[in-house]
Amino acid sequence: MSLPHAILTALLEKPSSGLELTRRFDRSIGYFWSATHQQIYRELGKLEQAGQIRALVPAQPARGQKKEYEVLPAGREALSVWVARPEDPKQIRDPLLLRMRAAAVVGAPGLDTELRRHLALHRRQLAEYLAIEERDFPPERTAAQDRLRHLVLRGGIDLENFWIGWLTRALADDAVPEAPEPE
Amino acid sequence: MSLPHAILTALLEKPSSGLELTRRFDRSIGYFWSATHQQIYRELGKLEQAGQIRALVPAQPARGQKKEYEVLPAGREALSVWVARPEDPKQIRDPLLLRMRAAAVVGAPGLDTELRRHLALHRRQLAEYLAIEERDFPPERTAAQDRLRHLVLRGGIDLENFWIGWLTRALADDAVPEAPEPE
DNA sequence: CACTCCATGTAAGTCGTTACATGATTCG
DNA sequence: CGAATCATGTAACGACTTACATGGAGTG
Repeated sequence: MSLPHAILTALLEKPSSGLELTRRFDRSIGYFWSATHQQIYRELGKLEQAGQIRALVPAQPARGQKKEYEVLPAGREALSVWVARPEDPKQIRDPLLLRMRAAAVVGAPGLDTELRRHLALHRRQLAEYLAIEERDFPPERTAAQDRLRHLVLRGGIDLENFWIGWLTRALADDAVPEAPEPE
Repeated sequence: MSLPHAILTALLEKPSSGLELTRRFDRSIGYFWSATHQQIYRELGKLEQAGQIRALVPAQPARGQKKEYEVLPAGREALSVWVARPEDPKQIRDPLLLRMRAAAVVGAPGLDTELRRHLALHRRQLAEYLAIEERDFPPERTAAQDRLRHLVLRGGIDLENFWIGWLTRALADDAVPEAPEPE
């Protein structure tokens, strides 16, 4: 039930077309809620049907025509309700942790290589977040909105730091079977 | 594509019936890959069809009859292949972070209460993990299997610590609205 | 024998992924 | 005008969720 609310949030921040939304989901919003353009178009259709958003430039129902959406009062209301509703944290579901557990049973030559690869990916992601932080959240600005968005970004940063720490430790612990040396 | 491999791992650790698997997915395995009993029964059917597991006590195809499954060589092989295959980390997808972002747009009276609730839940989960660590991983035992499984548990522990740290900071930062905000 | 719990399963619907289709626009 | 790119959309499938159905076994 999160995708429609992610879209409403994005549209409130800035009215957009489907493709623009897709692009934004590849950047800021997508850093904590990803979605493909097919999901987005389908959901836009549902939200329009439900009277929570509406398309500007309504005249042309043509196929390749750009359609910009904006949020209606009903949509803003629905989003407010969702934000206020308690929701328990989801169970963890991580394929890498699962693979380690499986490796404890069937063995895993080369798993250390995979861990190093993940470590590099997380370091890159962390660097990207830190660059965004430096660009968007200089120390002096402290509007409430900014602080909330900064907190969300800090969440991403902390998560990457968790992975980097855990992977580093895993590799140092020497518990992970090593890959055969390449020639 | 992770669920069948989670089941194979669980069955290799100990042959079980569907309901026993469900229970184990509520405990150890489920700490990093959760699944409902419907998912598990369906997947058990597929795995049996595919010749990767087989049911013991085969005579009775009765409905309420307990069926114990064990992994066949083909299943073990399939699991080994999966463990060795590279797979990129998934994008973050967290409803709480999304709600915070939405709160930056529509406001969120009482969000701090929700954060405190999450904080308590994560502290409880952490305590549970630490109890398991103390019970299952005393300092002296260092078999390779144990170290891998310990690493996985450390992953869970570190993740809970991430949430506790982030939530604590969020509450301390005073960026989270405690009362309705005008727009 | 009614009740409860154990155990397996069906059904329906939503969400997410992958592949592909089609019209509109721009630019050499 | 031909090709690339922009933009929206269809189709199909698999994963996940929720609600419910059915049979078996033990117990008062």
